[in-house]
Amino acid sequence: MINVTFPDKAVRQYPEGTTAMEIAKSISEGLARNVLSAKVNDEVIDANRPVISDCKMEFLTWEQQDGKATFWHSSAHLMAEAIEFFFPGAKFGIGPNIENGFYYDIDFGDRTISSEDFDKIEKKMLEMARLKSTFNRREVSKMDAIAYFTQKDDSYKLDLLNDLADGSITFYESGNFTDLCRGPHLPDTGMIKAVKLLNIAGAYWRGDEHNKQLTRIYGISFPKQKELEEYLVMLEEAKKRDHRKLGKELELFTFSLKVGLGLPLWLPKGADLRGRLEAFLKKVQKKAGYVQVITPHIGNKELYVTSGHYEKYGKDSFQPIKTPQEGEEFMLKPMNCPHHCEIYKSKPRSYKDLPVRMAEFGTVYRYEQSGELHGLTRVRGFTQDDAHLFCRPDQVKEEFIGVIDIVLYIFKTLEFKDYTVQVSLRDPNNKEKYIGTDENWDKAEKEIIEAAEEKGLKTVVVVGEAAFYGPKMDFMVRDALGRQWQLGTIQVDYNLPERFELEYTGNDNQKHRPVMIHRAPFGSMERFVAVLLEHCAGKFPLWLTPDQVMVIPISDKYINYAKNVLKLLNNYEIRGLIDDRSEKAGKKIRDAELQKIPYMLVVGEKEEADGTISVRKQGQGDLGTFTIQNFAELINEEIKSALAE
RNA sequence: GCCGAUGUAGCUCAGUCGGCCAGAGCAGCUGAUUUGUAAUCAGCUGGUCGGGGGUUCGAAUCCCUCCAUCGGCUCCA
Repeated sequence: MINVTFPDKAVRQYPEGTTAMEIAKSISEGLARNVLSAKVNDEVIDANRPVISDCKMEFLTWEQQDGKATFWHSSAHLMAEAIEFFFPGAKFGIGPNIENGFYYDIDFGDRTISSEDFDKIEKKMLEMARLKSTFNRREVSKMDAIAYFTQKDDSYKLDLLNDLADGSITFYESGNFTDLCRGPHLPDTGMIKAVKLLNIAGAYWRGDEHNKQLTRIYGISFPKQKELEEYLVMLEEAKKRDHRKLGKELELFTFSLKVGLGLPLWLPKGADLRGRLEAFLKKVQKKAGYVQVITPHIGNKELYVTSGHYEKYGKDSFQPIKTPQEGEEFMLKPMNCPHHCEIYKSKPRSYKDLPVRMAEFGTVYRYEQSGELHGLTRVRGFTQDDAHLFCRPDQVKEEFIGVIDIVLYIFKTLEFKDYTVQVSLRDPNNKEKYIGTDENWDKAEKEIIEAAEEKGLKTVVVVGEAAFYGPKMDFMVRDALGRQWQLGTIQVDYNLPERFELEYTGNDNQKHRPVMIHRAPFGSMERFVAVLLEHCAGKFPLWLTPDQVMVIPISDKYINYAKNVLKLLNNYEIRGLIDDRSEKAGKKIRDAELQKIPYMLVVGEKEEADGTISVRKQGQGDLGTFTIQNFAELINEEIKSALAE
């Protein structure tokens, strides 16, 4: 007999070799019907795999992300089987579950597949699912595995087998499909009741652009048809939040082919919004001891040769600008840091001067690949809310923490609650990708990790994601469709000070090298506005929104009173517009609602007589009658609490 | 850059197994209306159907090519 411990600490005894499914059944039939897989001693396994020793056991259902993972992974197998049915001879790469659904990378050879094929594949999948095929796990020797896929002529599976050790290889077979797979899988395919193939894309084998590009098919599946329908509705809703759509509707920004790809044009309302964000950050930074600087949009090529950026990115950048002077070349600046280094060098620095915190809303230009451009989140010209902190080595951690505080304050003020903090370290096996000494790298990495610990941040450490000159900490936020974007970034850099030979005089009267911290709490104004727009679905916080109020005169007769109202509100620092069109109030309200203007102030005969306004809040409706002063106080209170530290 | 899909008026879209002058709603303009909490009415303007090339008696519709957009991949100082 073996002892099985459940999450509630209860322990039960079962004969050795009992499966998780049998155990679930012994507890309740209802539970057994919902079990997708089981977590045994922290390893997720098939529900119908025997358990042979004492263990902890947790049943995984649709409620757990691990349960969903099993469900979707099995769905990927089901899809592969259906595709093999329609496209015999297709070669299969990998087919994992992902956060929302699954995909399979497939080499269709000379054949092409398009989304028009989705319907029949989905139908076939459901047809096969109804057969309730079990997933049969079997351990195979490497030799047998190689023999199987050689006979099947699937070079991708053979490639994968290359990296696997004999003795650790398992096959899963369900229906007519056998796959090299570590599992785990569902008890049977019958649990998959609803399937939708979502899109098709190219994906390089093993993520390497030198390899062949396979066809990746994304899909999602559910245990109930209703859940699929809900998911599709949710996707539609998310699309409505897309910053590209909202940006157009709210007249914030636009693009023009004549101006150039990926070069955003900020419209008046967008410029207003951005200006307010910049003013907000400037104020925060001033309080934190930053100084503002301004540098030009171009710099001599030599500047970037010195910084190392030219060697690393020169080929893929906007190419140097020539001048009438033979041999003289300038570059559109891809980074602000080299300019700032030169400002640092403009006078001798003492240890007493440090840290110098040099900030600039610096516009930079990078030639992103055309396929990468994406609304405001990925552009070729953008403005970083950049700053470089030049400090003594003993100040690094403290400065780093100071920056974290600014980022967290911004996130709190704008109600970004769902973000991840990623610490990016260098890949120790690929050191030639980076510049700088081992010693400095180790030190910088250690300090970032310590700073994160001191601030109690939950971080994800990713090896190999560091910038070429130093490790970094990034604050990542998701957009409406769940894609992750990097916003805030903090990077420790021991290398540029070397390259630019930056110095300060220590209290020992000797020259020392400062450390640089690059940081941008928004990341870039463009990306931040994009993510903010999606985050608040276009309903910006009152302090930030371009127009806080729309004064709505009931008829032309009250336009003068409306003007008066707005003028009085302006005195209270409240900004807005008057809708003086000869439209009915209902129409003006509808338009203001669609423009997501926070407050609509309806004025007619009653209000003019009493010197009041009727206040309607966007998305909520009529709040009743206010005096101008009362309303101004309401607004200013709302703003004050939003900006509280 | 790569794979796939898409491209019709400022916006959202209809029209496409080739065939009368390419349509609608919204927006815009003109006029009427003077309006009380999510769309007042009428008239008008607006499109080399993404660009170029080809097939055809005839192309928004079929083919080729380029460009752009969308979804991914790769990349992201």
